[in-house]
Formats: sequence, structure tokens, C-alpha cells
Amino acid sequence: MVTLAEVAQHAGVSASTVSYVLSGKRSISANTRQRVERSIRELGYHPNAGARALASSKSNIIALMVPLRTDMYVPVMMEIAIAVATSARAHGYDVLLLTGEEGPDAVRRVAGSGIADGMILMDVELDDERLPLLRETDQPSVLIGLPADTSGLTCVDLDFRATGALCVEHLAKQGHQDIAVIGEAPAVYERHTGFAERTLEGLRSRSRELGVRLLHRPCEGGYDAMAVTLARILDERPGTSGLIVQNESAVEPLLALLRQQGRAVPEDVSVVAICPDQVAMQASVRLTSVAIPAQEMGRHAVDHLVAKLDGRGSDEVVLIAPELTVRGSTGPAPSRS
Amino acid sequence: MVTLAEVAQHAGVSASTVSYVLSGKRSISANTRQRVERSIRELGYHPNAGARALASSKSNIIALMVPLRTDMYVPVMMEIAIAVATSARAHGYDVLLLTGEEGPDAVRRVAGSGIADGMILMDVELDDERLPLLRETDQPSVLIGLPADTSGLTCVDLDFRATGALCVEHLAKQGHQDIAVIGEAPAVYERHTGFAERTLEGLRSRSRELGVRLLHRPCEGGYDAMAVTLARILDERPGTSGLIVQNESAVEPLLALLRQQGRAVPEDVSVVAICPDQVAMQASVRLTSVAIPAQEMGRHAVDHLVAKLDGRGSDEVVLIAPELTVRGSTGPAPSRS
DNA sequence: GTGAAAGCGCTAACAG
DNA sequence: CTGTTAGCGCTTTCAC
Repeated sequence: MVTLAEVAQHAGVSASTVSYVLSGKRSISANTRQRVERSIRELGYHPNAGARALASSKSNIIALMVPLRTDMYVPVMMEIAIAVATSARAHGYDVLLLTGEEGPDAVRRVAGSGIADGMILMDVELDDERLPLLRETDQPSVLIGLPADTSGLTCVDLDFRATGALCVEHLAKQGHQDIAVIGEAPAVYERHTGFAERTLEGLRSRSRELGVRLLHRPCEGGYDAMAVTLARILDERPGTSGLIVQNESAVEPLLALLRQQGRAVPEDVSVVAICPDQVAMQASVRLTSVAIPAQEMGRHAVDHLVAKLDGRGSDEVVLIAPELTVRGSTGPAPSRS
Repeated sequence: MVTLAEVAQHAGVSASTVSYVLSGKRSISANTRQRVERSIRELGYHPNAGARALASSKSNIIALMVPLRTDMYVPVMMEIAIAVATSARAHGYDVLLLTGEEGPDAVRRVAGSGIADGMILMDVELDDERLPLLRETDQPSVLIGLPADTSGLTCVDLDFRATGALCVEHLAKQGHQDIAVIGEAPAVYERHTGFAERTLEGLRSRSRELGVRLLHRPCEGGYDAMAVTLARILDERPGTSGLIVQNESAVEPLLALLRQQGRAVPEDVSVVAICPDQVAMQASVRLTSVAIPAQEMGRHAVDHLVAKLDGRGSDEVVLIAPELTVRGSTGPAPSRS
């Protein structure tokens, strides 16, 4: 292993000079800098992470806590995680992957051991048990998701309230009067995951404002569950002409069922999905959808965390504005017979 | 921040004693141990990761390199990643998440900086550019996936050759004579990803042995691509009665298309999938399938890496035996007309 | 613009 | 069974 001291010797300078060349924290003559850089290259020097962390009290690591559960749409989580890792690298940080398994203890461990300079929490619940700890420690952090009480916290999320409103608006504008929402799995609501409830709020309040009728049914996802849910919806509200789906694993089954029942999309029934663009575009019908901007969320989270670590940055809630893309799955409501 | 020295003082012992209580590397009197443990608890002490890494030359971190691409089935990657993180914690290791973005440089950086004690590489290609570096450095590593040349490497993977063979066998045993394979996206084959080619080998050699006809077509996934692929297959081999799918995003579209064309599963056509159990069970038809044992792969990779780090463990290739689960999508071949 | 030297908090001989 | 001590490799005053 090649050390800073060896580089210094090879370049004929002192250790501190090499250190300063690396950090750029004081001016170095062009000549010296070049000699040092050359030595670094020739010897294949890499600063030792542990030593650096010890001396500087900075690990250049960001901890990312992902949920252990898999009842949420996994590709979105993965996309966020990868976006976080990629953005972090761009800022010179590595990412430590923590699973939800340790729960709140992970927060204690990370903060206590100084293994990471800050942390990003995904899949935050409305009343998340990790938050009290987070507020106690001075560990800078950013949440992806919105808890009930955001005081003293920095949060990044899609504006799900606006998302719900946007979906209803789009359908109402096309004349749909009876709209049904196929939601996430019941467990998601029971856990009081913020995004699911906020979407629902947006859906409800906007439909009240616009005077359209709204029915919401959670759905486990998969073909069988979707079949039951759809049957129940059409039974209760036979006039339903607009569907909003917020559960990726229900999308394709829903389309298959509608096809099977001879209901044409969008002639008989319009479908709006809340899902990643990829899902909307790969489905058997090009879906009008509001995208989940996974990459953007990951990137924002890192940017804000890095800002905090640099002493800039403040506690704030960043809600990303939803965007609805019209594709082939929505159209005018069929005339009432 | 509370340090080891403070704990020592609080407990009235020396620093080394505290260290040894923590590591268990020498015997401590019950009395002393209790006093120390009490102080640790009362002060809320957590060993500093950087200092520990520096002094012991061990970071207790495992680097996990995941691919940046998303043309592979992401949930499997995620499941493996989570299994790795979870197993690693069980061994006292944390996991550093590296994206493929840095490519081979990441190997250099990790090995050079000592930030991780070892690394796990996912999505290894047959002729992976990271492998030469890996062989040069003394960085212990485990690959998930199988490169062309495994000499000097430890690899963990599903036995995809046996998987292909197993699928063909199952269908042949039921009397199917014309079998078609709906494969991964063309890009996957072009990249020479090991698993795709090995599956194909298994499929081909076993069908040769069993005297059944086999047609292989890559497929991008999604509804449209699947429609084209299926049409082409049925055009070339109208008698095809057995389908093998190795592309999760083609599964549901395939089933929808078959339904739409009035081909009953499994009466008219049998379908075997190579996919995670969850996909096989959530599909609109319960699919006979060979599971991708993501968790097991992650766990194995960690176990082997930890063994290496402990000085046990050797270079070897671990192929996990495939298991075919019969569900509702396969049955006897229809009698030839 | 550069060097010397004092730690950062912990581990692991070495010494009793 | 326990204490003393010398680093691990780097950052950062302080001094010139």
C-alpha cells in the first residue's frame, strides 16, 4: 500500500505539501504541484479512507436507508437508490446501503460511529419511528417522503396531493363523472405511508371541488386481486368511466381484465396511471400517466444533503410538481345511456 | 462524541482493556467486563469507524457493484442487493453501494483506498473488463454471475445451463415436440451476459438430446415487442406447443396475447417461465417456473466473501441447482391434428 | 510557498 | 488478567 509519506519522499516534498495538493486548501507553486501529481500517478497512490476520516472527521460517505419490504414498487426504489449513488459520486461521496432491518438503531449506529457524514431515508412513514432520533442527533439528513411532522427536517418528495388532483382534473375535464381509484395494497395504507394518503387527499378534495364522484379501493396487485377489486368497483358504480391506478403491479392485470370484458380503452373507460414512465410506456396500452420522478428525487435528496454538509442548505420541504403525460388511455367520457 | 478513552476513564480501566472487551480478543474478568459494558451503555459509546479502520486495516465494509443499466429485471437486482446488505450486517459488515458508472476505476479506487475489505460484483459479463484488475489487486472478491474464464475467481450463480435443460425436459416429458424460447432483450445477448448464453446452451443441448425442436427469439419485452415476437414464432413454427420465457417484462404481455388469440394455457400451449417466484405467482396464470433464487445468491456471495476475509474460503464456482415448480401453466401437449 | 509536528481514536504488540 | 505505548495515514495548526 502506497502512503502519502511515500509520495512526498518520491516527489521530494513534505507530507503536508502533498496533502495540500490533494485538498487544494492552500496555494502550491505550479512546479511543486506537477511533481507531486506525477508521483501520485506513478506510484498509483490512493488516500487511505480510514486515515482521512479519522484526521478530518469526515468520511465522505452518505448512508442510504432503504426499506426491507418489497410490497412497494421495487424498481422505483432501485432507481432512486442508483440515482442517489450516482449523484453522490458526482459530489465525491460514496453511499452506504442500510436496510430497514436495523430500524432506528441504524440511525444511532451511523451517527455514533461517524461512518457516514449524513443520511438519506427512503420510504418514510407518516409517523416514522426514526424521526425522533434523527432530530436528537446532529446527523444531517434528508428524507425521501413526507412524514406528518416535518419540523426541523428536510424532505424531498413528489407532490402527491397535486398528483391526485391532477389525475381527477384530467378525467373531469374529459367529462368523466364517476371515477374509481385502484390504490396501493391495504398494508401500505395501514402503515400510513405518506404518499398514499396524500394522493388520496388530492384525489378527494379535487373531486369534491369539481363535483365528480370518487370511489377508492386499495388493491393488493396481481391478477386475482385486481379481478376482485374491479368487479367490486363496477358492481358498486356501474357508471364508472374513469380509472386511476396507483399500483404498478395492478396495471397490466387491469388492462387484461378490461380487454377480456370487452371494455375498450379509452372508448368505454379511461385509465390514468401514477407510475414510472417506463411502466406507462411498456404497458399493453400506452397509458396516460403522472410519472414518479425517481431519478429527480434521488438527485434532489443528495443535492440537499451535500448542501447541508457544506454548511449551506436549510431545513425545507421540496415538493416536486407532478407532470401528467397524455397518452392513449384517456379520452372523452362515453355519453350516458 | 464519546471516545474509547472516556469510557476507559469512566470505568476506571485502561483504554486497551476497553478495546479488548469490545473485540473479545483476550479474556477479561467478569467484574471488569461489566463495569466497562456499563460505562459504554451509560455514555452511549460507539467506536469510531475511521479510527478503527486505520488502526486495524479493516473497514468492515463490503463494496457491492450493481449495474447502472436497467434493461435487466430490476427487482431481482434489488432483491440480491438487499440480501447482500442483510447478510453482510449479520456478519458485522456494512455495504457500500457502487454503481457500474465508474466501471473498472471503482475497483481501483476501492482497493486503493482501503475503504472496503472486499467486493461483490453483480451482473458480470462473460468477458468483463473489471476482471483483470480484480486478479491484479489482492482485494478479495466474489462475483455474482459467471465470466468466461473463472480461474482465480470465486463466483456464485444459478446454474443456468441446468435451468435451460430443466425447462426443456419438463416440456418434452409432457409430449411437446416444438418448443420456442422467448429470450431476453437482444442487447443482453450482444453484451454476452453469461446467464443468457448459458441458459441457451442448456436449452439447446438438452433439446438435441431429447429430439425436440427448439426455436429461440430474443424479445425486448413489453406488449408490442412480444406481439411481434410471438407472431413470428407461430408463423415459423405453427405447431409450437411449448413456450419458455426468460424475460420478466414479456411474461404478462405474452399471457394477454395468448388469451386474446384464443389459445388456452395450458390446454393449447404450455408456458414455462424463468423468473422470480413472485412473478410466477402473481401472473394472470399461475406459471410453472424455475425460480431465480435472488436471496440465496446474495447470501452465498456474502458468506463466501466473509470466509475469504477470514482467511478461510477458496476460489471456487458455486452453481445453485435450479428448481422447477409445476403450477398451472403447463400440461400435456395437445394431440397433433 | 513550504515544512515540522501534533494529534484524530483505535488496535495490538509488549511488559508485567 | 490488565496497563503502557507505539503507531495506523492523514489533516492541520504553527512556524518560517
